[in-house]
Amino acid sequence: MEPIKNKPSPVRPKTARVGFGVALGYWLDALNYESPFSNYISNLSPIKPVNTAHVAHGLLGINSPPLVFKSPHTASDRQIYLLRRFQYPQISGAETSKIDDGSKKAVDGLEDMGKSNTCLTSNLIVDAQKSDNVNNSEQDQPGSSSGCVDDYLSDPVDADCANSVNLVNSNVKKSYDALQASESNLTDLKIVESDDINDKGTKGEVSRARPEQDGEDPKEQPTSETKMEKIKEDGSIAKQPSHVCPNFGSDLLVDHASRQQCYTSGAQVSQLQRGMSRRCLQFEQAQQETIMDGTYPPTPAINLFGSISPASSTELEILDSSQVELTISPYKEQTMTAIFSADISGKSPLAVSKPSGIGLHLNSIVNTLPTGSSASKPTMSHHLVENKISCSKLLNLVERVSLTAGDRVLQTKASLATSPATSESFHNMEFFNNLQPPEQVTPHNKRRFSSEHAGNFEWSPSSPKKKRHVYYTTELLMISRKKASSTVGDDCKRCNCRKTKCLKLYCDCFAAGIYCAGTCACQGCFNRPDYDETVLETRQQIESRNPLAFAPKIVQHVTEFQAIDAEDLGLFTPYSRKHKTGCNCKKSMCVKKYCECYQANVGCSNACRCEGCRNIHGRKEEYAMTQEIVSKRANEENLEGMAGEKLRMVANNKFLHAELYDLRSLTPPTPSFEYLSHGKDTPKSRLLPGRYVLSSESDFSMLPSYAKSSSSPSNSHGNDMLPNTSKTLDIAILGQELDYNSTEITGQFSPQFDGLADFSDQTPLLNPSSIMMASSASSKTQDKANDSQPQVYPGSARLSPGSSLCWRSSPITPMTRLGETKNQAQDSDCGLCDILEDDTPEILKDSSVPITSVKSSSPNKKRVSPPQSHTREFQSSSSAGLKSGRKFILKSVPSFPPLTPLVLDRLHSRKVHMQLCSEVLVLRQVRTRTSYDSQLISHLSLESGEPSSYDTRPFFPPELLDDDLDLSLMNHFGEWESNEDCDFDGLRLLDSDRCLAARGDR
DNA sequence: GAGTTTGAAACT
DNA sequence: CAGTTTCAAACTC
Ligand SMILES: [Zn+2]
Ligand SMILES: [Zn+2]
Ligand SMILES: [Zn+2]
Ligand SMILES: [Zn+2]
Ligand SMILES: [Zn+2]
Ligand SMILES: [Zn+2]
Repeated sequence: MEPIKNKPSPVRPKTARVGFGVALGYWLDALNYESPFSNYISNLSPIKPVNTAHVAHGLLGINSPPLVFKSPHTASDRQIYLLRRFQYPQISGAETSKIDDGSKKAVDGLEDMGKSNTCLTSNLIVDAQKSDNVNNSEQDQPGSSSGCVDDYLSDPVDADCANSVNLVNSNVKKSYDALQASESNLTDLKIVESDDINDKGTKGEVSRARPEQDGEDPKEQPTSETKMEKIKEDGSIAKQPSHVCPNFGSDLLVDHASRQQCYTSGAQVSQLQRGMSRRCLQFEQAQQETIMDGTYPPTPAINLFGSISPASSTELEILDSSQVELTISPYKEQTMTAIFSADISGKSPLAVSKPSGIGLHLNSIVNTLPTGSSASKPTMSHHLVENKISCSKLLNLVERVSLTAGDRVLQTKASLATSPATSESFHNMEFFNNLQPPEQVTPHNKRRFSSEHAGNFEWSPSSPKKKRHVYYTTELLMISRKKASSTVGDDCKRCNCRKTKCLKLYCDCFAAGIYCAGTCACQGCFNRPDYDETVLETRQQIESRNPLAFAPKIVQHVTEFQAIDAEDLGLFTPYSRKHKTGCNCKKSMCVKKYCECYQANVGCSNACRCEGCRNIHGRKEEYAMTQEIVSKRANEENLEGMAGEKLRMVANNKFLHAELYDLRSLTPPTPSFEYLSHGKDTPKSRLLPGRYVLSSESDFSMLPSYAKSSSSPSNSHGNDMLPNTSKTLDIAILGQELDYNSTEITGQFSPQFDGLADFSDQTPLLNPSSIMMASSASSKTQDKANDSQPQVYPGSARLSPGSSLCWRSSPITPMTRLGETKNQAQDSDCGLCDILEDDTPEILKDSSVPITSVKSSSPNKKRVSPPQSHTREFQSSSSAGLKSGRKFILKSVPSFPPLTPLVLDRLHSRKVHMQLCSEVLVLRQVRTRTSYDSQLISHLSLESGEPSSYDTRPFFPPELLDDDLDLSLMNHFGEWESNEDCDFDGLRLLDSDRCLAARGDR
């Protein structure tokens, strides 16, 4: 060990705690057209910083609103409800929360749902319970009225926004609780876990209550801070509690965890503004499970992640996909999270829906992005958090959240860290050395589903104790088909680090921005909530070196002109996702998971330096061709919609490139399809965890401001990304990669969400960020509860803030790809397909639209709902088929925090960009699929900066601005991932050959 | 489960 | 930035 060191004590106890909750966001896809919104729920974030000073810090200090990306999830309506309820309550909240009511409600809803629902419900219930407990101890969550739910439902978005993160968090918690409860019902174990999580999550107080986790030491769990302190004192860290396996634990769990942990810093901060983003990556699964898709296409899966919400005023985020997933089981109904689905997908039919199958790994990981920013500039920095949810197998999702705000706490530290020296110091091994990790335990935690019966779907994992259970259940349900879930257990696991203490990027958990959970088999792990400080510091150091280190690796890339035209935007749809930095495979021919491209289910691109590429998702050579085609089409198709104009505007401004992160991975509705298709899960690919989520570029852009000051690294990434032609957009995809099982996201993000907005109607969409947040929040809780869910680091959140902003922006949903459409039919998998089918272009347009709208309108929080009309128009114009339902909602992101001065300047210069940035547009598309009942919703959110918001956010560094504009778009495809391949292929190839081929391969 | 292979991350 | 080492996952058996 050599830890890094220098840094002072690694271990600090976390202070925090914060309780933030995490916000949960979800997207619901709507299965039904009808409820578009429902789908999405944002998450919650907790935030409330209640307690701690931290919060204050965070808030104050950082302003930047973090963006969080969240992955939208799709959830069934019911699920959504539940979630909302939960959230709302909190929101309304007060703090106290009576979760009970909410929980009950939730529960009820769940029951309604049906088996699948049951699972979810159970989970929810559980959560509620926990919450109760928590409440006692924690109160962060306000528990506001339970009743809230209804309200929430009604206006999710608004409320969310208004309320601010905190509310969200509370909601989340509730939901979380509920989930747990539900789990309990379903599975005994789960409950326990969840409890643990909650405990943990909730600030330390709670933790006690919680049972111990399997592996972990209960002792340690105690509140973070205290623990941390103790540890430090002891000198030995040894105690670190293990975390539980995060498994994917349900998202909810995750959220909780996140919240809790969130970190503290995050929480606190988060509330302020963090944004989180999440992603889910499906990678592999999709492929495998394609079959699944067929079966259930409709399902639910929808996921969506989407999200990102920028949060405008509040950012929030949302939830994790995971949660969503859980909830959902039923297909049609909206599933909460796509992510889960993914996991599940593999197995159960239900799963199918979700994406779980999708190849996603549900694990969502949260990453913070941050780029350097976070540390140094809290404000600016964004972190993305990724959550990995899938438990085992299921899917991996990665989520990242970018938090902006959160970091304040971090900042503080950051200051330390920030200083170059510090960072360096970090490097020092000393630091590491100093850290003495406790032993972790845990490995076994993995859950298995041993049995799961199906009864309802359910499976309970054999060992339910862990948090994940919940997750499992859901998954199980979903997955049931899949093999037994037994495998799942595996998923649960996340890392097996022996020498890095889980503080280097070698660790998937760390890389994904999530805390290790019980499922991890790591040794000497410091990547736990208890050591949050250490984690954050380390992150900062790493970011200082490479701002993009935690940025999503998978991004969508849009060519310039595509971008330019609004339509193009839509067009870009065809966005091709690609690995930001490309792979460097020499021997695997990109046909094995050794290849990150392959693992992420993306084809190789011009960025790849692979030799003998045979990537089934698209060979490197193909990539170029595809792009050309796409571009052509785009041009042809360009519509002039508002979006187009806006885009143009942007372009003019210099919007050369933007990277968008896909939310899909997280959970886009469409994606759900993918999930289905992929069905399998892929559990885990290695992760590409968080990184993937965001495209670095965007991140950069975002970050830069933060980081920028500190360093310019961001630029680089931008460069990398963009390089292509002059202008490209890359979108980070949230969902991608991480498969982690359910990881929990650390709370880091916590932050806030902005509103969750629903996509549907009024609400805008969730911001991914919000989602992320939620997820993160959940994650924390999870941790506490169990490990299952990944917790996001609070700090990370911080980091991201700046970047996060970017992320938030986009959710695009569906990107359509030309090819995809074709394939889609075939592939149920591809979420996109749906959209694509009809008209990809249109979709694109839509997406574009939102953007435009964004600009125009609302700067901050406000959502711009306007879109509808526009969107509608587009839709109509665009696609006949798909469009049916799409709605676009724009949301503006609030700028929570003040932006850094720099930012502002920049902003001014590029109002356009800024606007875009600041505002988040959300598009939802609701569609009916031909085959599927489900609706797809696509969100597109852009963050724009309004002035105010700008302030908060980081934006692009001037430099970047000039040349490039980064937009982060989140797609909520959630499930895409698995399908993605196909989709992408299709898009790229136009030919669809790939898709076919891919399928065949699979 | 042990051992090998692999390519990213870390380090020089 | 290139070259080397380290690392943990992916893969193989
Ligand atoms: Zn690890
Ligand atoms: Zn781990
Ligand atoms: Zn670990
Ligand atoms: Zn490769
Ligand atoms: Zn590649
Ligand atoms: Zn390749």
